[in-house]
Amino acid sequence: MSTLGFALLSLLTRGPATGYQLTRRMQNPIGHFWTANHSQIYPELARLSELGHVTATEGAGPGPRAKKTYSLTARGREALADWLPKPAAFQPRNEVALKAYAAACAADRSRMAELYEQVAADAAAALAAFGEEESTMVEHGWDDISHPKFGNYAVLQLGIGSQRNLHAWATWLASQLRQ
Amino acid sequence: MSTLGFALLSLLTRGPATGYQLTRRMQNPIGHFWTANHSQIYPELARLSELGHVTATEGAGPGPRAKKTYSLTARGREALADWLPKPAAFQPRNEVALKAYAAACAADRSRMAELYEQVAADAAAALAAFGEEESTMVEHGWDDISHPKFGNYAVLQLGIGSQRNLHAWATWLASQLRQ
DNA sequence: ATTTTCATGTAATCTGTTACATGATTAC
DNA sequence: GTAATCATGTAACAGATTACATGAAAAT
Repeated sequence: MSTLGFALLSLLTRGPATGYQLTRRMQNPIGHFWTANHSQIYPELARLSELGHVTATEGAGPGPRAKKTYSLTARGREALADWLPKPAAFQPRNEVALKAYAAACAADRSRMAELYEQVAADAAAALAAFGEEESTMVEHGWDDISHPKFGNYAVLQLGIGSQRNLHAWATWLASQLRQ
Repeated sequence: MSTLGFALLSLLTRGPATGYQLTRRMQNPIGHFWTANHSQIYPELARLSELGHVTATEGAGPGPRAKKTYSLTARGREALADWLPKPAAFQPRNEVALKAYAAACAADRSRMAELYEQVAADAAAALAAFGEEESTMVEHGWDDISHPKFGNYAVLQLGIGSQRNLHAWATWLASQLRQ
């Protein structure tokens, strides 16, 4: 079982969905911390189905193929419960940080400053969007641990913190590069 | 050219090195944001060499094969300078965040709390180590933008911010899960 | 009329991890 | 003597991206 498999099981705790819907559902809010394309999701759902972690109910689709709605099975829930408390692997891939390593010895420092000013601007935009999402979530009571969508709120909180940190750092780095 | 190729060019701005040394050099500080094994690094160095971005000087090695010391060429420096200011791709892979999405609906919340308490403890340990590294860097003047190792300092700063954010978030999440 | 959304799949390619394979020197 | 460090490679596998392929319904 790959991490993607568990990601899909996690998404299915929010209710049954088609592969297409899971592709959308993954974008917000966990898309800030995990992504997958439909080309990766469809074969993985087939594997989960073979393992008995999900079941599919077929119906008429809009295109040439049948539409399959997947649901979590008891076995799937068990597999997820087993995986969740295990220590998580950390696989860092952050190009923005990587570029900072060589930024100061770059030929054109002012262009590097522009890059980090853009990073800061993007972070500010993300924070504005997150702030609105947060308000909506609080209104709906998702900030309560007993609400089934508390996880969405928790992930958003990490996103807010990460973007705030990124904003401060990129602003600092850009100002250093402007000197 | 893959991101790894540019990562290796970035590492070589600190001076010539063997594949083995690059494997070590990558661990600190950029290992917090980008990693690669030697099995990935050796073939990539061969590719960079074919492209003329690096040159290798061979010498007697400790094992059965010759030891190759790689240096950045003018073309390599150009390729790096070209890549650096371009907007960076963001490929998120964060299992800790992913697990939070399903944490609240997990069967055993107190085990999930333990997971995030451990995350917080690890972050605290990382922060302690980073603090010492930061002091050493400041003593050596790496916090000055004109120092060739300013990039190491900049990456460490992002690391400190990230761990601080992770610590605060994991502590909060654990306390929520304990309720 | 054209684009977007819904909906599912496969193929080719690229990237990354784990395991296999060798062997000298240095530290404990 | 045993383990760690230095040093370089390949092979097999797993994971992820991009491109190819089809087609209805709804929105612009």
